[in-house]
Amino acid sequence: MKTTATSLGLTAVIVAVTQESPRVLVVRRTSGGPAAPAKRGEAPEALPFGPFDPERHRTLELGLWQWVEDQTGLDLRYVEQLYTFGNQYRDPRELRGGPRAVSVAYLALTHEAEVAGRGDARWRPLYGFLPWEDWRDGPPEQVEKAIRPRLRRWIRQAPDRGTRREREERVSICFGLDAGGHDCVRTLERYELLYEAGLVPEAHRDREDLEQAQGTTAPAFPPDCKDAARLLGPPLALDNRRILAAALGRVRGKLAYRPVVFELLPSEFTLFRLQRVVEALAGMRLHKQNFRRMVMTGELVEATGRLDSTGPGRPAELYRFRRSVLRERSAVGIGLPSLRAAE
Amino acid sequence: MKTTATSLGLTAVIVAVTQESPRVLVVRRTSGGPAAPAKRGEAPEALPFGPFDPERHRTLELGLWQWVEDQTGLDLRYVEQLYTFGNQYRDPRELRGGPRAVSVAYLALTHEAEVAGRGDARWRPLYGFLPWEDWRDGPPEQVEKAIRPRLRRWIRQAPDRGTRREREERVSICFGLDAGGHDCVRTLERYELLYEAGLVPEAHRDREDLEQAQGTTAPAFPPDCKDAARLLGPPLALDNRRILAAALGRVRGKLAYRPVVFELLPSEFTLFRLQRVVEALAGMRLHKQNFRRMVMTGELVEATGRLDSTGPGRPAELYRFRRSVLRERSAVGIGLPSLRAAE
DNA sequence: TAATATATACTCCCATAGAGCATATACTGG
DNA sequence: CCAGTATATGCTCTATGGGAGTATATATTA
Repeated sequence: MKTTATSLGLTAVIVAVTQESPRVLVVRRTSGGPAAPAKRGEAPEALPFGPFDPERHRTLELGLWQWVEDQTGLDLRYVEQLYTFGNQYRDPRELRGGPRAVSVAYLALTHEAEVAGRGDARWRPLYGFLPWEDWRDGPPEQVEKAIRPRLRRWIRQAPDRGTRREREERVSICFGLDAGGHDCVRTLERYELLYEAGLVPEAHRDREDLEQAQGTTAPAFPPDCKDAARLLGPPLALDNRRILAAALGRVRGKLAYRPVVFELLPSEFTLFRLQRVVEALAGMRLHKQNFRRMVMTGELVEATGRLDSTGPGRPAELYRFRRSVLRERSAVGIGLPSLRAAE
Repeated sequence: MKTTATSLGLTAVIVAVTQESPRVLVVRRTSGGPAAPAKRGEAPEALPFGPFDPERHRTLELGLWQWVEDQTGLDLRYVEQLYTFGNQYRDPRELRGGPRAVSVAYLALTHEAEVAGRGDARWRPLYGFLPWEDWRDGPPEQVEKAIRPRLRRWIRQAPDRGTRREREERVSICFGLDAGGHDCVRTLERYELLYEAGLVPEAHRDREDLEQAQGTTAPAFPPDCKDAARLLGPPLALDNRRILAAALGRVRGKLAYRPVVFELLPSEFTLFRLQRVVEALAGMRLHKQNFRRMVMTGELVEATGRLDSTGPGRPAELYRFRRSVLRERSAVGIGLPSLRAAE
């Protein structure tokens, strides 16, 4: 139970958008080795992970770049450091004498077309792991049916008045119907709330791991939390779902002031497709005419003259990203509204 | 020259604002030990640093919190993870067989009054280390006199047309006079530009360290770059000035959408003082009436009724921060304009 | 040829931010 | 006591951009 060593790794959240649906690259976790027993059926999927090797990697980012290239054959279009995770027991092997697993997580965007992963890597719909984050068709049913009622009970069950008030605040900010509507960028806050309230299966999993290793017993979550957990998507290994939530929030935030969407699109695209990709990431619908206006007046794109005639309706013009905006203006991006029913 | 191990540490950028001037806590670097020879006069100052100890620290953030408390006696008001730095040779001891020094940097804000540091810790004016970042009295003279001309030459000396164009872009974005004016948030980009162009002393220092250890010779910077370096403030140890630049950018960015300023102020303050603190961090002047309006209509503060009669002129009313805005609205902060001559 | 689905253009309205003017209230030195 | 000055505070004007709606154009499909 005593931990002395630290291991440093790199975790990659690799995102693409295909078919108007954000995808994330996951692997069947093999790094566990003999120390990771396969209990409770199948081993959960995990984000691509690799140890950091100072001998081979001049920088952390290059390290990530290299082993992602090696393992998956993907060429990443955009890479950005996300956060460094080092919580105790984030890897349960620490409970059995393993080292503290610190991991630097990176967010990477890649081309929509490039959906080939070598080995056991495969693309999964991102909202499969965070179903409460997709508001494109209005509030997801999980929010109203499974999440809100249980969070209300979680508030009621607060041990004292202070925490109760605090819980009310957090729930209101994360899943509230207040003024300003839904803030699509607070993905991490929402995930952490669900974790603490036990609405997400890994909350139970982590607690059970801890109890088993330490022989202690923590106050149990209400039984129907476990039912709810089934509605909220399969967990990823370790704290990988937390990392994914952080990554989604980062992308969404970045959309507004950096033209990162274009890293997810082919070099030529229609405005409609651009809008669909933004909506897929933002998890919300945008007003079509205003979207076009903002893209055009912001001079983010330029027309190619060619047309795209696939699909019904009037053919759409093909555009390409104007790289030069980057030096012309400092904060360029796709402003996200606070979410209204659009179209 | 072969590195095999990795060491994980925590670096703290602790910021306060006193007398309308941002301060940062630095220490005389002692952690070098016998392996760090004191060459070139005095050892440079460094940001507070501590190794990460998984035995004592449940999370990285708690670890930082604890040893900052231990070493300096400061109680931090706000702590946020900044970035994890792990570039090769960021600690020159790696050149002599030391481990790769990876450090998780944190940004911390604390109370303006609390300027006592135990041991060898002391407060320094932040803009002493980043003098080109203070635009409160218009463009700093270093920019016009020392930086711009040398950057222009750096552009001319580009080896080929492509890098030349790229350098032009970067200089224009960082120190340009273009539309939109000066973007106060791009502090890290500016620092990295100055580093690459050799305008900052540590660029020479690092290159010399590398040459000495490896016996190689890199193409030299032009001689007057070293002169310029003297104008651009004293370096900090290692890559600490880069970390400081990143931290300043983060604070400035955060100002706009989170009410972090209040962590730097006493519980009661005048609106004028609030404005001065924001200006100090943003490094630019704000329009007074509009600032008051935005603070008032945003309901960020509430009047206490009391007056502050120190100083000349009509006494100002004292206000306090309305904590409840945090749950009422999602993105609250002080909007920063793109910099115009104000007042 | 009608129905339909998409693309594109244009208008209206309002909230907000930037900039400036004017007034109120204190302290200072004569 | 009064002029001068420095601050606080209130108000106006205007440009801009975002949100929402309406209307028209051009293709495919039945």
